[in-house]
Amino acid sequence: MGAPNDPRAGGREGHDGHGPASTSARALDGSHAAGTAARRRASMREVADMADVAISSVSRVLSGHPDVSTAMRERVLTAVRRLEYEPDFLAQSLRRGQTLSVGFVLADISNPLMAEIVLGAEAVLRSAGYSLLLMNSENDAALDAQHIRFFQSRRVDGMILSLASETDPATLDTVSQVEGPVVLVDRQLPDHLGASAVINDHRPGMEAAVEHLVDLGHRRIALITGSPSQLPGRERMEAMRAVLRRRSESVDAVYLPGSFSTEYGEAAARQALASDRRPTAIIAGGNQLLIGVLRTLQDRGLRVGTDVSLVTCDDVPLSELHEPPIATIERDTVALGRVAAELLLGRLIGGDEPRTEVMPTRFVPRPSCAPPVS
Amino acid sequence: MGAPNDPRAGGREGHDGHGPASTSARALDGSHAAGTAARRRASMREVADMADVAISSVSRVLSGHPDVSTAMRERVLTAVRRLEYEPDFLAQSLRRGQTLSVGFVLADISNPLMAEIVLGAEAVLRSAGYSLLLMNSENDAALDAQHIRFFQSRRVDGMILSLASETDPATLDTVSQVEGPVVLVDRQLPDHLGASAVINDHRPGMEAAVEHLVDLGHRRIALITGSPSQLPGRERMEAMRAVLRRRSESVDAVYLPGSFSTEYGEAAARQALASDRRPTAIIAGGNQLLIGVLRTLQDRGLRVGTDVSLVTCDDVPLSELHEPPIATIERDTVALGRVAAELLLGRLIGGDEPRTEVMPTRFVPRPSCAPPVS
DNA sequence: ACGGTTCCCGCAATCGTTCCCGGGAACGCG
DNA sequence: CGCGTTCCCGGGAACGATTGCGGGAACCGT
Repeated sequence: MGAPNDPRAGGREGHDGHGPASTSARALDGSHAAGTAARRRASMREVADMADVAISSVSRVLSGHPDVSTAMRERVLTAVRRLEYEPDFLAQSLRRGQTLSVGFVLADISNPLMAEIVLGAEAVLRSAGYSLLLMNSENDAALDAQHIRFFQSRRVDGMILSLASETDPATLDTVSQVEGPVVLVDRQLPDHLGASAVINDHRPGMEAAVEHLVDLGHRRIALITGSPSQLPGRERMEAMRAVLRRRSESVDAVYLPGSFSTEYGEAAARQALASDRRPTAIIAGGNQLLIGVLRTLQDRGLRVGTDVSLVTCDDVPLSELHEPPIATIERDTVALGRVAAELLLGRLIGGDEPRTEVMPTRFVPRPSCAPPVS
Repeated sequence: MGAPNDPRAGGREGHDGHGPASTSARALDGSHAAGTAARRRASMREVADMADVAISSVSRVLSGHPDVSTAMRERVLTAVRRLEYEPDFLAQSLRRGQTLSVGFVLADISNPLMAEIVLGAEAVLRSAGYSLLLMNSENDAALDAQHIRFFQSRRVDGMILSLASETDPATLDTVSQVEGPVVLVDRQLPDHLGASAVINDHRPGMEAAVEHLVDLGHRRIALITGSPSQLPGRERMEAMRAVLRRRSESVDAVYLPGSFSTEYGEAAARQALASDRRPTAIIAGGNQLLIGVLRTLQDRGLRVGTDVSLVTCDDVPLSELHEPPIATIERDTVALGRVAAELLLGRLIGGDEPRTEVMPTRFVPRPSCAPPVS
């Protein structure tokens, strides 16, 4: 569109192999060159003085404005080089009203799932000149809201959110106050909030998984997943229900929505297995839950695949390298982050409207699923 | 000399191309606080006008300056509340010369090791009011340098670095140019660069691991670890050498320093095992390397613990839940990040001197280590 | 009553940019 | 020669805060 936002026009870096010390460009400086650093960065004002032109001219040269003669450009650029001038980002931000930075709120960066999303997002943002601010909400809706406000006060240009709760009123209220564009990651909020979103369609993967288990003969299946106040938890339960509804076999389903923590995975698995008619297959809705489930199974001396069939969500090295390898409902998490960033940039730069992008999920069968022993 | 625009009191009629709606939200308009429309954020100027005091007084009230009467404070605070004023972070940053933000450069956030470090650092920084900017260098020294310069131009107050290389001249040069304090995470640079550091003492863990393997009877041990241009790689090799030197048994050591990627782990393991006198034990120097090693072992049909003993570094769920569980040289990575942030804050706020903090490593034996079959 | 404090408050100068405006110089044309 | 264009450039007002300085008013002591 009309606004090219490239702050660097003449700002060449050129840190060539000159003396590493001081480089105090001005001869009349009079400062102690002995100090290894502490050289205050030059301002546009100083460049203007050295080139003997007006500040505005320096600005024009550097921003590629047409009203600049060749002679002028020469003089300014020479001064810029000699002073090693580079524009002050803060002043530019203040003046232009944009910070070229986006805030990312997520539950916990140490979760590989989130980390990969961040990885994808950061790469895209970086290549567009944006930088990424990160805050962990520790799965606490109150912290979510707090961080969003914090980012807002920091004047980020946009935000990417992976909320702890889609229903918490305080969170919703806070989101609605946000000025810049917002992109949700695998979350859904009411349309009137005007947020973009990149979500996974969790149904195909989950449906295939359930079909697979039923085909193998399982008639009692437990689904341990995250909170129903988050999209993945809801959709997974719905998908499983849908399959069981349309299959003729009568299958006992045990739904155990809770949280995404290892502790909950452990507890939920324990609870499911303690039942008098214990499930012959368990679906764990996330890598953290999987860890908990595996601990419980190990604890009880139950072998994966033979005693209990197991499916997990989101591929991690553990699921592939486990013995036996664990069937997985997988998705491209890095792409999830990438698309989130692209949606955000689209609204930031391209002026796009809020939009929801849907990404696929696939079921990958592995030996952890086998016919139940009867 | 141009048209002198008459200094009419109150008439802030800037010829700055802003929307016509600017600055008109004063006096009579202030009642619609609940408008859903994009309500421009109030400035200190507007607060001052509403309270009918000088801007400087507003600033004094808000910053807790002593020269403020009770009446003044009242009026200002009322206006602040009515306008829902909150200070502009950018303007404050520009004026104060600090951004309350720190940059973190690391190889790859999707590595759980790094992610946990970031988790710890972010929590500490957050509680001090700082925010964290994140950039992935993808293990590329050139990107390291580039990101450091980028952060520098963004005027972060300090930086936390987990460099790809401790020896790359360009990186060193760039680090030496950094104005604010720098904290290294598990890396070491020449003292004259003035960087703080939090590092692990990798020797005790590694020494115990090697001792354990030798005690079990292993006489040919392979160490697959990262680049020797990074502290962990160097120290681990040294530690292993030290143990073998002081033990009377003659042990064949195969050192395979390379990188921390899964691909390298896979290749290095393949190479080690292809040897005519193949090692009976392998030490993998990181969670990514472990994955590669496990893939190769699986590929060759070698069972962990029985055919080949295995030790890994940095505990991850995989090592605990693997069958058999994998012995680990562990350390507290979250604490690593926490301490890094504390070191940085100490220099930022407390005015501390650069310092190096050393954290321990421990060896946790598990069934993946067993006597070699002879 | 008067000099000296103390207590507050406003003025105005920054911080480092961006960008609108007005105007000088050079040029073209009738 | 006068006038309209075009091309550049400098001046200066923002952006939104912080802060040193100066001075008016009240207060105090003698």
